[in-house]
Amino acid sequence: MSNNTQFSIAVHIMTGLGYKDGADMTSSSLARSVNTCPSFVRRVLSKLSKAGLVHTTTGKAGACTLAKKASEISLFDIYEAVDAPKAFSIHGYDVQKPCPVSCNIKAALERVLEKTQLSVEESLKSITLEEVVSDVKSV
Amino acid sequence: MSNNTQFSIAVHIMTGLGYKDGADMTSSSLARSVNTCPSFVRRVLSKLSKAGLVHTTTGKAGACTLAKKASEISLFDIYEAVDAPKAFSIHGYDVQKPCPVSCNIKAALERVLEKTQLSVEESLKSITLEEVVSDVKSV
DNA sequence: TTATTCTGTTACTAATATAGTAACAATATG
DNA sequence: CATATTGTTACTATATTAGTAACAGAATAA
Repeated sequence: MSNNTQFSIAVHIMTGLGYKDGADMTSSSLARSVNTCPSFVRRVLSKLSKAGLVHTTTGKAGACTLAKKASEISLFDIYEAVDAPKAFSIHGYDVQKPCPVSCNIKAALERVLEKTQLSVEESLKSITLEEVVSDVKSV
Repeated sequence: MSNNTQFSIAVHIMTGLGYKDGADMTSSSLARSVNTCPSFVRRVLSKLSKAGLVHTTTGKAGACTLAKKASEISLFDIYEAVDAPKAFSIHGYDVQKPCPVSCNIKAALERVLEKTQLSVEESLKSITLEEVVSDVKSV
């Protein structure tokens, strides 16, 4: 498996919750859909819950539902909630003092990659969970 | 160090080559700037060379230079050359047959994330190596 | 020709990040 | 009180990435 999959797992979970709108889902049933263990799903659910995207209840009849309408949740909300990594990150090598490139490259990269990161975020903001749910239902 | 740094290392190397326009640089001098070993730099240089972005010569006086003007190289060219990972990748869990979400989520994610990937690529295409070099020089 | 010094490549090790699992306290239900 | 859930922690396994060393092939210069 490659990198950054936590985001796609979170979208999978949210789509599962949105698919049966309002129906209670447990970490076990979601884990069956994703094909992983309930514990792993709960770790993701916990983040989504803290971000106010899902509502969870503990106890015997504990379950999860979407905290908002799928049309009011963007993929950017999910992206932020799970704290997924940036599109690009800058290398962490120490600066080599006498070299002007070494001294300035990180700041230059930051300025430039900020644009790219913003374009990613704009793109994610423009896609709602509802779109993904409908797409899954339409097949 | 986090993920995706290979791209930033490649940009660092290319900026080093562009900084002293036309001057010969070796993998050793570039490695000193980045702060890593020459072997690692050569691996990246090799990819950049195959992509036609740098020109290398072997032998005793071997060295590297940019193969084009910095103004004719975009960060997207570098991104492609080093085969950096996509902005988002989709999880690789097996499909759980009876679950419609599990069966369709990957295709839905692909359709949706293609938009995001394109916006990243457009953004990288709009930034030239020359801009990064000037930024480094201007400090 | 011979020694030198580069690149290009391979093979390997170390470090890091991520996924996967198990366990259990806290909680709510019936 | 027995049960079934979340939330969290601690830990292990796996995959990815960085780092290093070694060496063949190539070009230069003595």
